[in-house]
Amino acid sequence: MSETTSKPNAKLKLLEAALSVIRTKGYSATSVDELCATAGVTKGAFFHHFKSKDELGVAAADHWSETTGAMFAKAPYHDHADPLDRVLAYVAFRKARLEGILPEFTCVVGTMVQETYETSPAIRDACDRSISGHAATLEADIAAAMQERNMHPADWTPKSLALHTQAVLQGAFILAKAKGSAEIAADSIDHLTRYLELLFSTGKH
Amino acid sequence: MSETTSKPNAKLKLLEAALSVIRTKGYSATSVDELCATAGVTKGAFFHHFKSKDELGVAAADHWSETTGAMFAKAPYHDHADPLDRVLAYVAFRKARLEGILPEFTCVVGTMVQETYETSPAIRDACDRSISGHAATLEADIAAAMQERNMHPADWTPKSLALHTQAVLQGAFILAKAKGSAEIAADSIDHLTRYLELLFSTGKH
DNA sequence: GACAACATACCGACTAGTTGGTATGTAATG
DNA sequence: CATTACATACCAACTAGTCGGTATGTTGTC
Repeated sequence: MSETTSKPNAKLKLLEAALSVIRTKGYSATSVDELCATAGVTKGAFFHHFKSKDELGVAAADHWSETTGAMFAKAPYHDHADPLDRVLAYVAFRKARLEGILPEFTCVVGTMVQETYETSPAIRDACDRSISGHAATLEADIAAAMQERNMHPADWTPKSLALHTQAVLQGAFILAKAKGSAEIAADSIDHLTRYLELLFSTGKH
Repeated sequence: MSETTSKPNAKLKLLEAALSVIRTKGYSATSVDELCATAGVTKGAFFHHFKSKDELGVAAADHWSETTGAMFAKAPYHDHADPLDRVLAYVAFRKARLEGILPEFTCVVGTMVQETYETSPAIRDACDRSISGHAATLEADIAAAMQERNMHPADWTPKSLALHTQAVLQGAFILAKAKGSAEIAADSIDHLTRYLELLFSTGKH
């Protein structure tokens, strides 16, 4: 509570700084010095908490998983009684978050993995964990919606559909960055919603 | 103002090197020295042809547009008589290209724009030109397919659907990089095909 | 409860190497 | 002879990472 008796918050400040800086300029272009300056800590603190820049990359991805995971867990889209409604509400929730400036709603791990998938297996794995873990939270609802409609598709699974939603979101972010506007991302998310509605309306009746 | 003269050997070699190196490690992590080494030229040659690294980034994106543009223009998916078949064949063509190692089939401009959209407007614009220009080649076929079926949707356009296909592809690349395998990208492209089929099978009501 | 022994959190100057970029040269071509 | 197309040498700024040091706990012993 006092300013001098600081809890071990340098690590947290560095992780928060990492998320915000990496989201705007990418992982490689983010220097340790800039991270320290943004977090308001020194280099000594940085290398006390992280053995290397790559280790911070992994920790940042994990931190991202935790904070966004908690955020999505608390989100209201889970409240719908029907599982398909929950999935559609999730997508609508993602669309609604496309407000404010670009770096604030895009995905850190999607950005990071593009730069590190060949050069840092540890970071790549952490990004995969984050994306796949988040996608997994949709699987149960998708499976339930399929079961309700007695759907047994031969060519796709709840998992592949859950991952597809993430692919659309990640792709929408890229287009939004290229165009400098979230509008196109919203359109793409609308197409995803339309796909889900069509897919689940073809049921057996 | 034509540049197809003499033997711009070093310039072309640098552009080819840029595409291959940037695709694997990203734009920021790619140094001018490494580019020169890969291309087999010296730094003098680099800065003779490009005023800065950023200018090479723009030129690389443009070069990417040209080479892939020519490649897609010649591809056999245009041969189908029905416009919807052409669109579906395009998507199938993209899926078929998911062979070999990851850096060989992913998209340079999708990678580059994530790192530069906030720091280099010129590169971002070049990437946007590349993606949007490629998407535009699909618009006519989509529009024709819609007209054949007398479709007049209130909430989407040929353009937004064309861009959506690109979003799915870009997102599929990200997932493939995260997972270290193209399998998931193929699944996502299958979902895109399914969407197109459902969308155009609903015809008029 | 006094005090030593140790641990954690952090500081910031320093280094060895890399970065994008420049200045100046030369060999070929037209 | 002028322009183009490179090559070589070099630099100031920046890079990730190191290292000796300090301030503040925490824990065990008597």
